[in-house]
Amino acid sequence: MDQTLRDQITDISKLSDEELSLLIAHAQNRQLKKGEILLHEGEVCRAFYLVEKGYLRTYYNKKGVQINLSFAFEGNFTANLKSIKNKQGSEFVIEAGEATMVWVFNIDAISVHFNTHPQFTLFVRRLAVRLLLASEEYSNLFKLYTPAERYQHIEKNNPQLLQRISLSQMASYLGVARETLSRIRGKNH
Amino acid sequence: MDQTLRDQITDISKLSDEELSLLIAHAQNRQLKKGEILLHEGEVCRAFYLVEKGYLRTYYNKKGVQINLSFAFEGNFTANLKSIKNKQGSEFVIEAGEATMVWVFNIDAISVHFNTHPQFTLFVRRLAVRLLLASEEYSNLFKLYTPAERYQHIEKNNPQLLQRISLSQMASYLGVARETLSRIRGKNH
DNA sequence: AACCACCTGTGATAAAAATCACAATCGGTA
DNA sequence: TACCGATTGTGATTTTTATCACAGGTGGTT
Repeated sequence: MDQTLRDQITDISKLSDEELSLLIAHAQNRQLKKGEILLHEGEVCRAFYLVEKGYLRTYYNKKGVQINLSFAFEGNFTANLKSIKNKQGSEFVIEAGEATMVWVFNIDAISVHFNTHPQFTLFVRRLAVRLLLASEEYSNLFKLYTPAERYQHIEKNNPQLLQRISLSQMASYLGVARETLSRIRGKNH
Repeated sequence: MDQTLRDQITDISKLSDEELSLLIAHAQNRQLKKGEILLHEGEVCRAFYLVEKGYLRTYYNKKGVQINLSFAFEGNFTANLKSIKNKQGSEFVIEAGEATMVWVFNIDAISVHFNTHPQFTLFVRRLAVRLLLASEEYSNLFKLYTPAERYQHIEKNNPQLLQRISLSQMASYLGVARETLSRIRGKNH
């Protein structure tokens, strides 16, 4: 039943069966409706999230306009690491893009076991490095490529993203106007 | 003599005196002339670098045009973490922006001690998280701000950068043409 | 001082993208 | 089927930025 959950955790870092069970015992299950917010702006993030069904969208609210920063689909983790690490209010919002089921791993609950289970420390740090490397990869798109090249990069390296989210959401993610992305897409026929 | 070196390391993660000495024993000192390359394109990065004097510039070579990605000044670490982690050739070049003195911490040399000195593992991971969070912070400039806002953000949060590097280097770092940055700067009088 | 390499400012023009406006399409539903 | 809301395509226009060209300026070196 929660075998996939176990697989997704051990994909980050190997844990003993006992440690796995202990970690999972701390995971809380949450059901979110489309548009429901998991982490509010200004709220300190105290957990990382694993998506079981649906997807989570992270965005920045710039004067009422939402700028998409990341998407996490089935089997992927997400969090606001800056907020967690610095214990500061989140600049970003994490919300459900569809009806979504997530596992919530509360950091405080887990950190209680850091001394007795050093593998937990490793797991959390590996997860952080993985999330941050992915974030760096994505953000280099903006430094190194033009809007059209960014779209082609997604087409090539992350095509499932195009199936799951609307053109408008993708335009915000790629940092271009919806109309511009529509024209880019038209050119590539 | 190397008290500042010790301080810069313990700023990342606390180590015992013995561990500090062991770590420092693995650090190699390198002198670089202006323009000398520390990490070549295609080379696998196997170390992290601590700048003692001068500065290191990381850039991406796009069809002969250098696009600046980061600068590390006195007391700061840098590396190509993606290359280290995935053991893949670096897409980026790290070179000295001035006559520069660096401490080179070879990962393989240090990892030998990971089992006997778990604090080394922690140190490396903390360093990685710090570098990646800084990288994320910087890259959000591109998603969230216009060129003029980016420049003002640097003026406010990192003014020493403007003292140390030329307008041309800064323009490449901010992702705008040199002329555009000159005009932005003119407007802010 | 004379020279040179490099950097910066600025005008003119071209290219790219944003914005505005509106028509067309698609799904779900009464 | 007819309606409604959300999404997408597309033309016209404006705004922003890049590109090109060139004129100072600066600092180091001989």
